[in-house]
Amino acid sequence: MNFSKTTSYSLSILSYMSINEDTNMSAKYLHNKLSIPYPYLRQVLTNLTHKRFIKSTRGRTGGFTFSMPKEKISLADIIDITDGLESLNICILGFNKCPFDKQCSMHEVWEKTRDSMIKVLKETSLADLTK
Amino acid sequence: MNFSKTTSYSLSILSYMSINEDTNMSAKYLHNKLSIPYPYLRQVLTNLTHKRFIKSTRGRTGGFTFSMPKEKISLADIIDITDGLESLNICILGFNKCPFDKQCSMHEVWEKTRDSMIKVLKETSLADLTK
DNA sequence: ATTAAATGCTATAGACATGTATCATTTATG
DNA sequence: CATAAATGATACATGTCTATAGCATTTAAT
Repeated sequence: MNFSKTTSYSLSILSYMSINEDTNMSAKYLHNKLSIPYPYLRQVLTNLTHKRFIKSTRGRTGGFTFSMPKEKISLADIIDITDGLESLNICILGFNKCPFDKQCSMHEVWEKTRDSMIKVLKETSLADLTK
Repeated sequence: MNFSKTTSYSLSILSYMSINEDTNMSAKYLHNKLSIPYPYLRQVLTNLTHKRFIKSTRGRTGGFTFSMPKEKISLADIIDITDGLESLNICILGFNKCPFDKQCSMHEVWEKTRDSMIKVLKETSLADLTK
């Protein structure tokens, strides 16, 4: 009943990096700071690089920096490249189709909850998160 | 970003059974009605029996019936024996501990959302679900 | 009695997310 | 130039949820 580890790690990484936006951070450094398993962290960083949120520099003093302003990255953007936002567009009770003729009583409640959550996720940027 | 299949199946089964509360239903019958994989359905029924929501009768005309009034079974009760309600008592972003000194901006939003969801889940009984 | 149809129980398989390991390539430093 | 330290890429291992399979036991119907 939450997002995946990959999403969580991605959020942690980008959140942490956004605190010192222009600082080049290596995987090793982030590993020490965030306690994310090193090889997994590497994978996530690779993914975030491919998805153009950050850019990498190789070699001895290599690492990662943002490739776009943190104000322009919303939580929804990040979730979208990991779990996918559509992971919210489903029945909270996990029904493919509502097993009742009429929608069940959770339907409306969850629909509202979900809409408001998505709204917040879209409106909240990495910059907001650390304010 | 939803509850597990086991929870979903449990809810489907009990919801469907609650429509005809006093009817004995076999696993085969429920399988045909709900399109849940038969062996998995069997497992879930066994679990629901162990947890005393329903009781089983064996033999040729065996099956399952409620062992308590459907008004007394809340959605929260069901989730509690599958995923566990505590699966909601976590940070939506998946952080074990908030990586920020102060709680992040999602913290309060999710806390409120979660509380209201739990409230609904606790207040909604199987009887309500099919009204 | 015998058979059919149901649950009780439990072991095994599959799929997917999570986590690990390894080698190649790049670049700064001495 | 040699080395150290970083990323690139990819294969492999583990764990957990989901799904399947099989046999034993119980009971109704013939």
